[in-house]
Amino acid sequence: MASPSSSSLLSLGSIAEPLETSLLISPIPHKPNPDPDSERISLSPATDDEIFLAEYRRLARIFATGCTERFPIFIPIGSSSSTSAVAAPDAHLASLQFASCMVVKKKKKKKKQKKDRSAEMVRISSPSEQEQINFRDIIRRARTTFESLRLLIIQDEVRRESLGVLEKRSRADLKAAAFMSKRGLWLNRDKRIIGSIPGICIGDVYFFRAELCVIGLHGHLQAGIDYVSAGRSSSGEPIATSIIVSGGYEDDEDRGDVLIYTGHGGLNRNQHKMYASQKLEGGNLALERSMKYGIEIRVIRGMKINNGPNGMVYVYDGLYRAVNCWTDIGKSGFEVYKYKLLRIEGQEEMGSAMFKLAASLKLGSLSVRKSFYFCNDISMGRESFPVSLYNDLDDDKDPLQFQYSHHPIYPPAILEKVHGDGIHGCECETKCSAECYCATLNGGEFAYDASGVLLRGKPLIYECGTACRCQLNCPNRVSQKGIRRRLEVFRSNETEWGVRSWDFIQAGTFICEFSGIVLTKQQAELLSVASRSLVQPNRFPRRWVEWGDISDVFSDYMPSTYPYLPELNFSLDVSRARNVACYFSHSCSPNVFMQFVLYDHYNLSYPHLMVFALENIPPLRELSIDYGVIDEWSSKLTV
DNA sequence: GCGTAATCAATCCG
DNA sequence: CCGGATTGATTACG
Repeated sequence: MASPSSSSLLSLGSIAEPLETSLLISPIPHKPNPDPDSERISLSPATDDEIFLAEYRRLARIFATGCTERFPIFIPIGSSSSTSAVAAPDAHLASLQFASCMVVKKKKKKKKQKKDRSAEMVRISSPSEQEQINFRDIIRRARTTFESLRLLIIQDEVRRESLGVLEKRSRADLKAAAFMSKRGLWLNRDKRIIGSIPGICIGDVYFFRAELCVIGLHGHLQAGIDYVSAGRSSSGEPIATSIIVSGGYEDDEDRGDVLIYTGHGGLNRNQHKMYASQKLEGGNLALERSMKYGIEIRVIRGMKINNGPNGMVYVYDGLYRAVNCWTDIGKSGFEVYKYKLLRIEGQEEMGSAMFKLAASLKLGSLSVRKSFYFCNDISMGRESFPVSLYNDLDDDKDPLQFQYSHHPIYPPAILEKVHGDGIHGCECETKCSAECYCATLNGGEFAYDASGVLLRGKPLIYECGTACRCQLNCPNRVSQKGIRRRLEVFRSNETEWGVRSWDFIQAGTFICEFSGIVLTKQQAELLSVASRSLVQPNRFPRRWVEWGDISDVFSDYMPSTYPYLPELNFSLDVSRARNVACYFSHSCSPNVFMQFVLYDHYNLSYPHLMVFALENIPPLRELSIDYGVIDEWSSKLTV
């Protein structure tokens, strides 16, 4: 957020004019305002805007204060002088701080701070591009807070479990959501938004129902139909706003654009069976009313996947309208309510469809698309997963014209430095953990969780490496193992070339390394390499601060030290040797970020340039990174 | 306003 | 890897 935050904040004032929240439709008057004027199509825009923008500004303030002076503590480790190593803290310290922190806050926040959900309905008229980016940054911040909090809660419980002081794990997803709720960090609660929610794109992916609640996409932890309750809507009619389609009821028929959705009720939760007939009440009535008024309904599909924290993802598939409603005798013999929903035309391709498309790509069953694959693996087997080349626009095969190098090419002298000043590897015979020497190098906490997800971004990450005794399966060896997702370079009208994946990429996972020929500043000048062909590590904004940041919830939660990183003066020449990474597009609202890593040498001035996912990235969505500059890369500039 | 039923979860255990 | 059981939190509603 480093760079966009400043610009987005500056432009905040200007947002007031174009942003319109208008009252939905006349048959649903505005409850707290029961005067006859409420039959008007739109409320006084100023009041509406004010309330809405107040919430927006409140979040933006958190956003701004959150990213300024929070990372001042760089304790140099083994830099120039004789100060031998890291100020090795007690490895428990960080997590203990976290634990105590949680207890303290819990006690303090006895009284509930949370407000009830509003019953006032609004539509957000299409925001400008810049506003979309601002909204997306807010959504992303809530999502990373949620996910980071969840990962930390799990880490903390794993630790306490290993100490034998924890008998049962809690629901980290619910806990994370509760922490955020207490701080008033749930989004879009002051108004009930009808239709699409600013900052949320079709195809966005979530892991937990609690996450959907946090961002305001769907407000129930279990219920499939979210609606404005009858009691709070002035017309006395409930209005449905969003539904989850995940196969909970056996009578659903999901054909994508056309959806037959079953109402709720009569289902035994534990068995997968109906025990009673459904009635026209609650969400069922709400869906019927939404149909009557032609109100659009957000559809989120739950899909089973084989990676990720649980076996399920929730994909936002866009807006639908109910066109028919009837009762039917369901498979179990009980009466059920059924709703026919049609997807509204002119929206982007459904996220769930992209999952299916990507799955068939992996099976190699798409003959139409096949002819556009110029190459199945531009790395020629050098990467651990093939990188294909796709072009359905022209004949350009530029990525095949270069030497593919999956690792940066270092001058030998750099690699020789396998020991830093006072830094050496760990001696772990079995599994490295939070008590390990390498964890202390990372500021007293382990860098990754058990599945290799980065827990918190840092100036520099020390993975176990050549100087360590542990084996290659050590959980602190992640990015050094190379690509683990199926990537493709593709031709794009907007960005010349781009990179996307056939796989779903969970936020915090490693994607790939930037390779090229490592040059010092002087060497680059001497060789007069075009600046466009130079990847400059020191220009990447410090977006790693965003990943693992829970300062919104625990402002005092900090690791005891941060690894020291000197100013980086080298660059990567990608004009002769390169890999997939140099085809990433630039974005100031990116979905991947740069994280520097050391593992094979301890030359702090030449870390590896590792790319991690900043969001959950659905298959075939373009990956974008913030290069921090727009001059040389302006032609690659997307949003 | 409070208690309670309802809810297309998530996790653990056998 | 399932199915069952258990735990769980928010909301709507009486």
